[in-house]
Amino acid sequence: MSVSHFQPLHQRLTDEIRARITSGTWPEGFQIPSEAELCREFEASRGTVRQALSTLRKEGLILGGRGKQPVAGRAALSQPFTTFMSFTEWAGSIGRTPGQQTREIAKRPASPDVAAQLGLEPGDQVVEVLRLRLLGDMPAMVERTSFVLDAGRLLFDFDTDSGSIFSFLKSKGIDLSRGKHTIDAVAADELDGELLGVEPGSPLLRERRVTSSASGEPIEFSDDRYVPGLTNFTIENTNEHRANLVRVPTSA
Amino acid sequence: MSVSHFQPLHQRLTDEIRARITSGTWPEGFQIPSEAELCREFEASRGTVRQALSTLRKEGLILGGRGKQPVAGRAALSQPFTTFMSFTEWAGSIGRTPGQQTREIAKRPASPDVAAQLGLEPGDQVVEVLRLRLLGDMPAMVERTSFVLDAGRLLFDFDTDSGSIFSFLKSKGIDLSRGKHTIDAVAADELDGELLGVEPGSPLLRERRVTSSASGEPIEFSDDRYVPGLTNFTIENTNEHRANLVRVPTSA
DNA sequence: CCCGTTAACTTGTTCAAACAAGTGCCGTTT
DNA sequence: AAACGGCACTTGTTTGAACAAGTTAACGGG
Repeated sequence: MSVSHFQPLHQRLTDEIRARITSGTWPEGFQIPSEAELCREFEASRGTVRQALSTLRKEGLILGGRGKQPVAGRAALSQPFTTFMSFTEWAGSIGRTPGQQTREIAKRPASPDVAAQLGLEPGDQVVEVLRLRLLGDMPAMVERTSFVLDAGRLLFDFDTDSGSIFSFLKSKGIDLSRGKHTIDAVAADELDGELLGVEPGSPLLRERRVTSSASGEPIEFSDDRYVPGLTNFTIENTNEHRANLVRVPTSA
Repeated sequence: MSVSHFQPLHQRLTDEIRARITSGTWPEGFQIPSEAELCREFEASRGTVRQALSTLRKEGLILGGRGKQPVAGRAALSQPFTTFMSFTEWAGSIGRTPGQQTREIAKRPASPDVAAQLGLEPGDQVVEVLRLRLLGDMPAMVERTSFVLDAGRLLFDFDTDSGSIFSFLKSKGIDLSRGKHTIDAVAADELDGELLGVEPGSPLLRERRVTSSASGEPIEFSDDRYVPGLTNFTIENTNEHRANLVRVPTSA
């Protein structure tokens, strides 16, 4: 274990133990050394070791209980914030070449739906972008995105065919910190059909996303429609670690 | 704060502070009392208070940092394990009357797909149930569920029109502890169309679920197809608290 | 051989002290 | 008026002690 002077010891222990579990050095079900042994190995006090173990217990990586030595668990599936929020970054992470074709970028009055999602009045000006997103040469998703004016106006100086709007806005200091995602299914409309090469009426997996600043001001609303055969969303839950995904009733 | 002798103090503090935040007594953005003040109020040592605060920080309910008093955050959306896993319980939780009409319950050889999901050989016997699920009188979902034989055979002594299979199996001691959920969109087939009252080919929101024991043995595989206008799935993520939902590429 | 008891070991809880790093406010100086 | 410095307060880290609750293995007796 290399010596680092920039991280507190409890964090370094957490990282090291997590690495041993996720790398398979301590595979799921493996009996982990006792606290006393970890204190000796890492030359740390028991309080510090327990702090690291507590963090890892909350992640599900450590199982066990009073009187029994800890056992390695399994990490929950997850993706980094930016990987989940940015199609470009996600495509890169799966070894695919992301592509985009901008069909339109416009400043216009917000529709009632868009206004509601962005906390604006209907008719307030927004910037809207319509893009086809590709994996390699394959059409994967149609993206209709609306931005509040302060952020959206920056896009007129950006080549929206060059890559990630998310990354560009972050690089311009726009605070994109929180996302709320709603997943459902819709029928492809004429435009979807044309862009994705599917029959109008056929099923698309839709993700609607509101991206906000850390303090909760909405900045972006996007309606992304995926070709279902290319993509799905996966989550795990357990008795001990509930999923943060909720099934939400909507009006019929 | 009532005195309870059955919970450790740090847990009681965690629960009390969480309740104050989620109830709105300490609304989002509210400056929470300092650790010293909390120690005085709860008559606890600083270590105990910090343990509670650490748990709540990991839940996103407490924000702030060194030198600054803590500030109330927001709880991530979540549902209890059983509410998410059981349509019956979920319907109840939203104040709707759950209903079910069993169309078939059969013991039969597993198809290759079902076998793969349940860790069986194709042709191994499974018990399969086909049900229409309703909210009130409204068709909401078609559920095709396959069980390994040990669990599934119990269902021949259960009235599958009376309610939750999940609850029944748990009451019989079947260990249903872990779920893995995959969400995508499919076109309604003839049977879906007939049961749900939609056109074949129209979009349905599909959730496929593998339910396993705590040690990971698959017990149930279900293919649930929701009428999209009635239901969606919602999740939130932030820079600090990533979503456990992952966007997964599938073969074209 | 089986069962009960005990001891050694384990994790879980609570408290306290000491030090470090950071914030914010107030007073003084420019 | 603005900037700087100092101080009181804040949170973050680490150590250690003491006690409680639980597990497991070994030993002795029936």
